[in-house]
Amino acid sequence: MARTLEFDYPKALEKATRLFWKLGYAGTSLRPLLKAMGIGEGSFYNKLKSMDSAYLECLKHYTATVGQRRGKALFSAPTGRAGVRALFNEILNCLDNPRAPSKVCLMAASVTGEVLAEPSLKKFIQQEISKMSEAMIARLKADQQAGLLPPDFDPATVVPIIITYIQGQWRMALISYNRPQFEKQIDVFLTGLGL
Amino acid sequence: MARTLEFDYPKALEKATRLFWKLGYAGTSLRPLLKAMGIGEGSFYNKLKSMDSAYLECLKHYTATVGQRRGKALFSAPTGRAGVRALFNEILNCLDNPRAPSKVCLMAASVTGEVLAEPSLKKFIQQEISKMSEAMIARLKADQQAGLLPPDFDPATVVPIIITYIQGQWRMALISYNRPQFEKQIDVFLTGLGL
DNA sequence: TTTGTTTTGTAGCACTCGCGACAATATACC
DNA sequence: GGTATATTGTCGCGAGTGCTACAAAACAAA
Repeated sequence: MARTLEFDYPKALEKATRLFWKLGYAGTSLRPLLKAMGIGEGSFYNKLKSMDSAYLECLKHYTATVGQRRGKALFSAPTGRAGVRALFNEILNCLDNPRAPSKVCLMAASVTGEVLAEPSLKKFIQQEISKMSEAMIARLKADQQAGLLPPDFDPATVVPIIITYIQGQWRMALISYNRPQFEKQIDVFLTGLGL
Repeated sequence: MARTLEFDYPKALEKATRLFWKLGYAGTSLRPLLKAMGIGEGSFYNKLKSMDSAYLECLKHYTATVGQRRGKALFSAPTGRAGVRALFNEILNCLDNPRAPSKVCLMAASVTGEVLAEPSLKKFIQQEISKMSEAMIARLKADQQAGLLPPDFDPATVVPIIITYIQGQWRMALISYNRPQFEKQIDVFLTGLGL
């Protein structure tokens, strides 16, 4: 049919993701992005139609890797209770990882007016948060059915609180981060919620 | 000595603040900012040395108005418990205010890699959060001394949790906001913490 | 009125922005 | 090998970026 792709697309996408992660949506401009990906304008606009769609692809790549790992932490634990705590532990590991392009989760960093102004990006982010939320609710409801959580425990209310707290955590870590302090606060927070 | 200022500086700063609030730190460029303030480059660089320092002045103006109002809510309530809940109510009022340039608090919106990269801005934001934090801790400790809170209640741990949750709330509101839901979650959250 | 100081508008600098046009190039199918 | 199709690098567009130089203008003190 035609000519084959000359560059390694997955590797280039990985590079792009890390640059977006480091510099942010508005802070990343085309030229440095191309340099990081190791390609030219021609190749870029051929495969990825625009900067916005490139960012979307990077978000997808991110959730398929980092996000998936967090989901595993939530589900591989013996109980939902333990799963939630494992999820927080996974987040703290990210915050401690010196090789990460930025302290903030790329998805959490995307919860901004600028990013959410783009409909396609907003839709994806909403979907991802819903997915995460529903997974957690399901896990906790199962615990409740098994008698591991009291009948008056309301996963549909508690889970959004947890998600909200996590969003705040990513931001607070930018200002000052200290693992033991965070661990203490997480413990008090979750215990207060009955987890 | 010399020529007097021709434009209304406080009014221009207010206009600038509202534009930064609406478009964000990185999203606000010089030309539209000048237009909003109703002045030219000459006047701008005469009074405000740079974009960064202009943003800092706007942050100061913001905390001196909106921030002050939230502090009042915290302190004018009969107890610290009630003060915290009044503070959350003030936040919800902001989220409901259709005249606000943006849903997100300008200070919360500034907790970003780009903004925090500027040392002067980072310092100011850290100071403001510390101020807020310490005020809340003092208020709750007073409650505790008065026997309104149990002896094992630890304000120094609980307050950062609240601040973290508030940060998350501003972000979550960007994705989807519904006051009754938020109120329910705040209640469960605070009750869990013993407030 | 003169003098010295500060504010103001204008013009433009050197640079970057995202994006598209286009020809050269390389590949798969016939 | 020929041909159709897709990929690639180069060049540059038009608009915008923050910022500064500079002269004209306005004011306070002498």
